[in-house]
Amino acid sequence: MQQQFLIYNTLSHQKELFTPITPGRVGMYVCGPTVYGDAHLGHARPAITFDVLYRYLQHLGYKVRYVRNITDVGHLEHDADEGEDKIAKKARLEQLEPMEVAQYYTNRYHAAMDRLNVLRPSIEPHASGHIIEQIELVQKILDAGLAYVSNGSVYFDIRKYQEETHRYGQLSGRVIDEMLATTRELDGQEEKRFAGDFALWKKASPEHIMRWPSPWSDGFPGWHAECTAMGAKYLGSPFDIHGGGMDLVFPHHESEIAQCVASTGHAPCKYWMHNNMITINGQKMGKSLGNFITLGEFFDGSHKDKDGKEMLAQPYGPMTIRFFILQAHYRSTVDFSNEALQAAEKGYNRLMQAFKTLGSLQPSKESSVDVKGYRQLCYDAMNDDMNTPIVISHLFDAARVINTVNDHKATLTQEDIDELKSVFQIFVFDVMGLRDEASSDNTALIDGLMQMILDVRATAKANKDWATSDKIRDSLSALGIAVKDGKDGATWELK
RNA sequence: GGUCGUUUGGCCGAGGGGCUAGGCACAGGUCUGCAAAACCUGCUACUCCGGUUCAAAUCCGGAAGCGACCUCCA
Repeated sequence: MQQQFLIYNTLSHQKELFTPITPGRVGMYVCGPTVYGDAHLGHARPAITFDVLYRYLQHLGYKVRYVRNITDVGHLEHDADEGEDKIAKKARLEQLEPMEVAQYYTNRYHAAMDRLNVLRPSIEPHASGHIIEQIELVQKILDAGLAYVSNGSVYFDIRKYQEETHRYGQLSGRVIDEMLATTRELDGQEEKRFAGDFALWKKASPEHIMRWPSPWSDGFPGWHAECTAMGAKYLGSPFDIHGGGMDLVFPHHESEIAQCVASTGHAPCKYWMHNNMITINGQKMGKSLGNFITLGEFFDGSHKDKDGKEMLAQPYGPMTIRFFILQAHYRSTVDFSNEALQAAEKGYNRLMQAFKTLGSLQPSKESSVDVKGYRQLCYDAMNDDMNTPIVISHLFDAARVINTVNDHKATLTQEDIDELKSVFQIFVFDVMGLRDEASSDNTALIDGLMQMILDVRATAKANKDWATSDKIRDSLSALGIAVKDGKDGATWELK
């Protein structure tokens, strides 16, 4: 089935029909984590958003190469006076090798993403492993006359670039003249010809641990170089989709465009996609603001904020987090609250339970409800710029039908039951990447045991031995198993 | 201060000129030994002020609140 997939392009400020540069193949690049701390809820947003994009493109039949970088050099600590490399600073504090710190947090990032059922990208390049490519990029920009060397550092010449291309600010809507008026005083500004110029290569100060030789100085690459260099290396130039958080639009992505145009003459990619932020009490959740809750804390419910106040009313499973994020459109902000998470948890369980019920539905000769429309409704929602909240709303509608049939108040043929199974499989599991958190390796054994226990209870109930039947139910409840009596006997589920 | 965006029911959140999204919560009902689940019903909202229109939550203008970004935070 050919789908007309519309995606919102930040560059054009409108939804555009997605057509790959090379038929049948898609190259996508997403800005990955800086590995100097544990992933928090904010990191889950782009990971899940672009995981769904990756899954959906593959579902549509594209062969996708998904590149997501690991930033392990070059980004300066915000509050570090000396402009010390983030990784290096953390390493000194903990007496570890910089690469050891990077590896440690990379491993933990992977573990958290695995739990969220985020697929690993096709290629996950490290900035530190692509210094040569970044030096080559800088050299090309110098050769084009759009950068200059100053005291061992190399800066991008914004004003010259603008004269020649008139393209600076096309992504973010930034106007150079306005930037002048709003520029703050910063260290190192005297090396620049223009305050808006950004570093392509930075000379390392003596105490700076992470450094590499270059034609200009011992130093490290500028903050935007890695994505330009690695994107082009692994996806070609231009490639299809570049994604990341909205907070990266300026200066990071604007600078990437400038670097690419300066070095190749054309834009790096066709579509720019940006996910919105997760807020907490209405404010962006971020490392620098100190108001973040790590994913690990969500999973075990152990967070305390800086005042020692407990922010989490309970632990939230990875699938609850995933469902919570998917229940909002990726370009909207989504506000964290216990109420919202709890609502997501219940909704997620309802959907999972409906799918299980679907597997035990008794088929009829005729269907009394029409379920043929759900598939296309879900496709339509996905095709409209990945509108997962709408997909979910259709799945809830289908869940109601399933439950109604289960209550013998409606009927479905085997064909229609299979159709619903297929729709759930595609959209719930394959595309949105949810999975049944309750299922385990011992499923068969537990099912057997539970069947036996429920049989005993059914016998007790038949004998009106309520003491025994209630004892069984209460004991199971204490173990976290809910017994649900229905017309056709009891079923159970993990609470 | 500048740029951009946003403001939807008790809560979360879609939609985006006429066709009451969905989830959660709450209340009533059906079923049930009781409870839970499920199903049915109710709660029917779009920040404010103008304007356009037969018709505005939806378009236009203005105001206010909130947020992101404004060069070394990704």
